[in-house]
Amino acid sequence: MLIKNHLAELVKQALAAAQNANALAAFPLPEVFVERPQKKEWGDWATAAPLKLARAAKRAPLQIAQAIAAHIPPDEAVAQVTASAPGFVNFVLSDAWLARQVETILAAGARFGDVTPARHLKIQVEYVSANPTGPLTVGSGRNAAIGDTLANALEALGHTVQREYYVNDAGSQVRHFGESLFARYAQALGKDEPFPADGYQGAYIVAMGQEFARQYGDQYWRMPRAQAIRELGRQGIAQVLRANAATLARLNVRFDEWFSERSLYESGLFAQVLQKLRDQRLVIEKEDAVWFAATELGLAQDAVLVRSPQVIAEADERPTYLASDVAYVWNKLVVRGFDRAIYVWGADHHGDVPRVLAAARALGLDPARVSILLYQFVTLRRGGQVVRMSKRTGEFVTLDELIEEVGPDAVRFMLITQSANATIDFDLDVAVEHSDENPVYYVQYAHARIASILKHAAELGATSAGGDVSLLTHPAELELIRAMLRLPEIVELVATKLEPHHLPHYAIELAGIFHSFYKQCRVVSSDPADAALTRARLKLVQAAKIVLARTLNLMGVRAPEAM
RNA sequence: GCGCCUGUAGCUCAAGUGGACAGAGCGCCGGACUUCGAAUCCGUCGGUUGCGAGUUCGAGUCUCGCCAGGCGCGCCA
Repeated sequence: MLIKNHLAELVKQALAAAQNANALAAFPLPEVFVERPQKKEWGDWATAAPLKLARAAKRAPLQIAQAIAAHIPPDEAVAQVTASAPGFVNFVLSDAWLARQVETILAAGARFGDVTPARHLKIQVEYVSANPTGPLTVGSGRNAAIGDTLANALEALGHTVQREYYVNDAGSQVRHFGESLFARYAQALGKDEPFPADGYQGAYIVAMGQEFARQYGDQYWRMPRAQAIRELGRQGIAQVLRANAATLARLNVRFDEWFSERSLYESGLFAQVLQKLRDQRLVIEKEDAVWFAATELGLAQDAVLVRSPQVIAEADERPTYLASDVAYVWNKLVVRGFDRAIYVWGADHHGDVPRVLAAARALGLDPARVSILLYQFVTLRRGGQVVRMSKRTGEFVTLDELIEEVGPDAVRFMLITQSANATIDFDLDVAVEHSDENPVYYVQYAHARIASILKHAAELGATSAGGDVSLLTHPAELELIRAMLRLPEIVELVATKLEPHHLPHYAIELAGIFHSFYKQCRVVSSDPADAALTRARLKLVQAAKIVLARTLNLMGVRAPEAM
């Protein structure tokens, strides 16, 4: 159990005890929250419960605080409880208890940081899901870093997590891409084939066209045009997906499932779901198209599910993205039975959120099971100039290039350091020049430093065996232990609020506290009189190594032994 | 015009549910290596939380109105 929950429990017990002793009037016990005070002088933990209870208890907050403090039961973890104005109860943790937590961390090992959830859930996190029509952009990198870190945190919280990439391989997507690829392929064969006006301009398509021409000769040129476009499109998409999977793997991002949008139609699922909406009288046929009657559910306008034949002739290209989304949410929550579906979307899709949630509700699904996490855009600067990015025009810095320039660990770290709600304005020149000052190296350095200490100790024959952690009483040692104990809280915070940015901030803080400890406390001493303390401190730094490594791993960042 | 996000130290950003004197890093300036990694540490300076009202014991946080920036608002994907 997290110490903060334990303390909250003590506060509740104290409230009840104070009421029994007639020190407080009877009132229903509220939910009690314990929080970290901003200043060290206010102890390790504090609760503002007295301030909130003043009205119900009809007493001055400070008096309530005093009553609570007087009735807190004795506890091995708590050294001191005080009431302070205007109405806080402050807790100071026991040094001995803190020191003992080093053993707890060592015993937990690589699993330290795990938290037992209130309820075990089967959760799907769907992320990246970039159109398979070209290389991944830096924006997709942000999506990947956010989604993967969230998935890691949810797993640490004990949930069963499935990581999914939704492949937009349906409809006119494949044709558009195929037409561009076909043109480049034909041109590579020396044919006079015009490039489509709205085609994908990137140089990568030219290269792919040349590769197909080299590999298959004029095989596709001789078959019926529409068939060639379709087949080239599908092959090209498969190829792009393989390349993108490799890019993501460089960032330590891997998926359990690459889910095909097309399969939603081929399995007949969309037809079934459309019928369910019809049964709810939420489907309207007008202007030759099929509409979702979103206005019936309070939205501003209706939305097309299936386009009219006048707009697009081919039947399999007529369903819209919304059509897929509606079938997909049903697939997630009903067909595959996930308790919760988490989507990570770029902010440009925020207008789609209400429609998907409305559709889920219309299908009788609890919209609380769906979380759509939006992240703002990444803008890149080079030489002070904003690098404009568009997959259509083929002008962009690819995620691969960014990884090449900055390094995978720094990329992952920097893409989750800021809250998803904030745009990232990233200057490539600065990142490359100051890469040594990148916070990720600060954190990794702490880990490598510990590895080096342990190596040094091993060379001298010093071990932690039989180390007595009760010798850990130096303020810097206790500060380090306090910091390590925060990891489970951070995991819980990240996973419940879907805010991965707390993790890198915590990592920086933990590393800083370790570095400070290192400066103040020598771990491996050559003085035989210090042998016992050396053993205890070796335990402490082993624990610190475990916590740093886990923190980095949760972010998909390596924890190097040397650097 | 409407909707969503953002505005906090010179710069980049934090700040669980409304809590105590709003915190870090970078940069600037000044210190610290004859035993474990100086990619480090210690210290100084730095604020009308975009502006103005409101709600209440208390607001960076909630409400309303302005200002500025980003993103949306198609039978596009």
